[in-house]
Amino acid sequence: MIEPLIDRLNSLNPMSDELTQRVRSVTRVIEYPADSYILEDGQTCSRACMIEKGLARSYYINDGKEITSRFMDEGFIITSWISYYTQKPGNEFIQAVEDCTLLCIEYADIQRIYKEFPEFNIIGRRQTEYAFYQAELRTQMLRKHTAEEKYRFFLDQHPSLLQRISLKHIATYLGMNEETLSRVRSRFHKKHSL
Amino acid sequence: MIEPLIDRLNSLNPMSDELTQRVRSVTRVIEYPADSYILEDGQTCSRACMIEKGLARSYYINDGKEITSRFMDEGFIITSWISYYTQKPGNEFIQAVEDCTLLCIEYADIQRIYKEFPEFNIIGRRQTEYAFYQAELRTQMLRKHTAEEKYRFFLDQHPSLLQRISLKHIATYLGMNEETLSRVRSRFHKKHSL
DNA sequence: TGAGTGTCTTGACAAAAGTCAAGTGATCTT
DNA sequence: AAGATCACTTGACTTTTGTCAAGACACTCA
Repeated sequence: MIEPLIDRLNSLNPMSDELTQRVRSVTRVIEYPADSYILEDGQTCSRACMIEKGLARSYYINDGKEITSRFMDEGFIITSWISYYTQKPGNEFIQAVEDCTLLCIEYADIQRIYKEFPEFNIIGRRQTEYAFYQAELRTQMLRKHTAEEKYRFFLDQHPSLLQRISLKHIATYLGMNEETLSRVRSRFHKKHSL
Repeated sequence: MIEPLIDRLNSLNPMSDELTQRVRSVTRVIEYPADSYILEDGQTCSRACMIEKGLARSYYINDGKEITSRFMDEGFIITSWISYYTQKPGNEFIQAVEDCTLLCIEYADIQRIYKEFPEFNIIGRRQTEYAFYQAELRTQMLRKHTAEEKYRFFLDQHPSLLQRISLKHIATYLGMNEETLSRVRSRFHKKHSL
């Protein structure tokens, strides 16, 4: 069951049997039903979890409105990055959009493994680099000027997510309101069906 | 002269004398006059450089228009992240805004040191985490809804940069045009001088 | 089954930002 | 010193997006 996580870590840098065993020993499988919270506002993000199955989103509240910061599906590492790295309470919620099965390791365990197995830092570094890379792609979307460009960028990046997420959540992710997204989408699909 | 870089790396994780010596041996001081290019579109970012003195900005071209992705001043690490991590040609320009003195290490040297000194990966990981954290702050700015909110966020984050960067570049960074920024700023300062 | 709820759409209008154009003042150039 | 250029501002107008309101449709659940 926790093989997907082991495979993922191995792909970042091959692990010795000893290290693999150590990682296995601290990994726990946790299930979250749809709509439940994996992390809440004000909590410190004390673990890193890989999504084995399901879909989640992170968001925060600004002026009373939800702003979705990202969507995470199978294979992604769920963490509220700022809170995780600083180990201070964050302002992000992470909510299961569908039923989720997560493979989780506690922050304290990860730190211990960094010390016991210095080469595990290679994996930590590469994972951070990858997460950063993903974040930069999301940021490029936000820098698009028009609502249609943002929508197209999202389509390109996450074609499969469109069916799994409500329009409302996609809209707060793209930085526009629901009505605008609805209009953009209908215009867009008219254009492309001609 | 290269002490600021050594100090910075030590602050991320203390380095042994041997490691410090190794880092010194591969660090080069490079100067760039104002307006010159530190990296150009289509090149692969093959080094990481810390700004010892000066100010630079990175930008890319979208639909013929410059979009400034970030400003970097003293103490910052200059790299075109995506190109650096993937070691593939990127689409970013990095330009000196003022005369710059950089402390540079080649990508290949960094990789060698990662292998020779596994604990150097701790520094690499933490630096990446920090750069990621900075990037998330920039992204929060882009998620602000109105031009005024973006401007205020920029003021809070980089109060000292306002005097050093032209309005035009700040505008492309904030995702609005020059005229809008000019108006926002004049409205804002009228409000706050009453 | 029928009231309630959530999701998405559409319309009319308001607000915000973009575009185009012109103008000022400062600096640079030859 | 005249001309050119650059950085910034301001005005008039257009386009885009947001807001408010209403309606269609599917789904839940008591």
